[in-house]
Amino acid sequence: MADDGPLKMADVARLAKVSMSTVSRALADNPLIPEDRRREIQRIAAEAGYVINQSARSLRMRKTQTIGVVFPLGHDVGQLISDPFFIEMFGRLADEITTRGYQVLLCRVTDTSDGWLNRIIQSHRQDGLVIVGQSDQHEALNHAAESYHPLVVWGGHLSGQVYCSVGTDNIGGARRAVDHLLGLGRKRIAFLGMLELPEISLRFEGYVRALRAAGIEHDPALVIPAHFSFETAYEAARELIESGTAFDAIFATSDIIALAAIQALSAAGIDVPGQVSVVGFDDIAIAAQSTPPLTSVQQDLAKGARTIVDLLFKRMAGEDAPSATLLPKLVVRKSCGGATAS
Amino acid sequence: MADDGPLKMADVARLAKVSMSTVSRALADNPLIPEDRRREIQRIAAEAGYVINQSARSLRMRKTQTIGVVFPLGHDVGQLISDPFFIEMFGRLADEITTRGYQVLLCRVTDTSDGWLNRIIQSHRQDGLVIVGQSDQHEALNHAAESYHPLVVWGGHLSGQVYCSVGTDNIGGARRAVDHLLGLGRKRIAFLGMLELPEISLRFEGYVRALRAAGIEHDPALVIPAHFSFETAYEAARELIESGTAFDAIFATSDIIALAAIQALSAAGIDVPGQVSVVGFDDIAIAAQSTPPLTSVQQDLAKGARTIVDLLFKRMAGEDAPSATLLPKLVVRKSCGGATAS
DNA sequence: CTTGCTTTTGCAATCGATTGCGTTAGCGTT
DNA sequence: AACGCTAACGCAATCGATTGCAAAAGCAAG
Repeated sequence: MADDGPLKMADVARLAKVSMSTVSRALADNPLIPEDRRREIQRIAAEAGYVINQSARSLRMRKTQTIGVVFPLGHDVGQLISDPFFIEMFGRLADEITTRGYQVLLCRVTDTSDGWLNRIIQSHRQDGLVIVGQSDQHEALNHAAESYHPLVVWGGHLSGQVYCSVGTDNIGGARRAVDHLLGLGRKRIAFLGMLELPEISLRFEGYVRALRAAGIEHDPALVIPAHFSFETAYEAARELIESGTAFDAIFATSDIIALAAIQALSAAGIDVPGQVSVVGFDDIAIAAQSTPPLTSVQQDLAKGARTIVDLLFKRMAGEDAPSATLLPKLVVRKSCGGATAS
Repeated sequence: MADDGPLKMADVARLAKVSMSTVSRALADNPLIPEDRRREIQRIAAEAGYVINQSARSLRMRKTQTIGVVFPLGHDVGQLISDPFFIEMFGRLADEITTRGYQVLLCRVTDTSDGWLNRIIQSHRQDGLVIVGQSDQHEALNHAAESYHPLVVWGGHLSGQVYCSVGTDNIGGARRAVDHLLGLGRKRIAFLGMLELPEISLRFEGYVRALRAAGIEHDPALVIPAHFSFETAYEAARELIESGTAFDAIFATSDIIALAAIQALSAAGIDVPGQVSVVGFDDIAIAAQSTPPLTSVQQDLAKGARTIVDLLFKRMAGEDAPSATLLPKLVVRKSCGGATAS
């Protein structure tokens, strides 16, 4: 059984009475070594409990068998755990990556000072990078993508974008949600979200287009800045209610915001969906469980993660992979008063 | 601005007209180099966009500034994302670890064949290891802990345990839950969970003790094996119901199982909490949102994660840190019919 | 027994940093 | 001017693997 004191390849070489070169090749299943000897050496190494030192291997090979997953938190500093959406995305990505035999390195970026992305890239800790959410770092991403290829971003597709991105059709998703509300006869639809974030501003675009198609010009008083955390969203909703501005529906740009809004509404004695319809975005797990169950624009994260990782591996192999857009689906539940599915 | 072509330390040395040794020391803030020169060199390096190659650094220093977080999935193979509890724990751990300036490496172990833990340890990819859940690997953990110190396990504290663990007082938590049910007048309390897992078997112990203290001997027909996934738990609950065995309460060993049971009960037209009281374990986020809101044994994951990482860093520093137990709290909600808090 | 191939094997350079130890520079004393 | 001492700095070895290249071994044919 495994001795203590970490063995090195040289030790295995001694045990097997061959040179290190031979051990290295045997463990790598290099056909230069005849098959029976290869297996013999592998057996000896395994029995001795030998494991290749990855630091040394990475240095020499210039690769790490690791994918970095980055959450830029330029806006909402604080914790990773805050957003169930991110969490689920991370889980899916981890599945896809480990399935391909790579490790997952979590990079939480809190300091988005100049060059943060370059600092990650040049650290050579990973062979490829997935960035979850553009945050407000569109420029930095564009810059990095020029010289660093194995990089895929989850987020909206923006004009003049160099980097490869995968994301939901935000405009279409928002449009579908707002169209649904309009179809229910709602006319004063509030928009809750942070316009500074690219994905959200695309959703705003869809919101405006849907209204315009219905002959309604959007009312700036109904556009409310709301962060992703439950508490701040609750506050934003409360202020909207207390402002006295009339509204009969809310299009929230995330489910957390929608849930907070519902809570604020019922705290104010306003019935959902009786008086106000609410639609969220993401369709996270809780959405179906809340009271009333939340209508939401569903993003297919399993497919999204698979696509991201597929594209990333293509890029790592030197191929040039284009951005991709996923089609969102409106999942209708009780929170907006409608009955059947989309 | 940053040139392309990854610079090496030698390049920076040339730029600064000093030796590599000096650059290395300057970047490490070594007081051997006078402060003004140190800052000068740091400035030059930053302006050139130089970043230390971590592979090389790790090899030489024999440390990686990385903590590995491992999820042994010996039992329920499949995906990481399945269990909200694991997910939340991971988020908390990641927070604690990154706050201390370390990276987080996710190790999903699917192949628990002989020596899996040794393979991770000897790969030298990380400076310390957090294992989330003992799964059925108690022996392997004990064995590894003998020679590898920077290792902390989330899970139950078992007899004859060598490794350092942090976990809830499972016996006490279960006891409190079952006591509560007994206090409500329930007598036929079913137990849902996988006894093969150490933590669960401890909860079973608490269940038995609570019953015994009330003068009840536990009925094996009420002890139902149930996995962690919603589907299998639902199936298990359904079978219990259809078996015709009489019961008036369920103690589920996880919230997912509890939620599945509630759903199975209401599908069978059984009222919760009218006819059957249900208590879960973990108090995950959804617990408060479900209908009816779920009574559950709360584990303080934030504190748990902090404790784990504290102990791990102590052990990494060579100190000997003992195992720790957290006190669980029963959060009473509508699913068991009780009204006020514990 | 050579010669000419192919198959195996090993030497030694390499990846890019860190650091022990020895050397040089700088300064104050006598 | 010589000496002693400390502060700065650089040489070269080192971490533990991989791999190009050349040498050795094996084998068949002449």
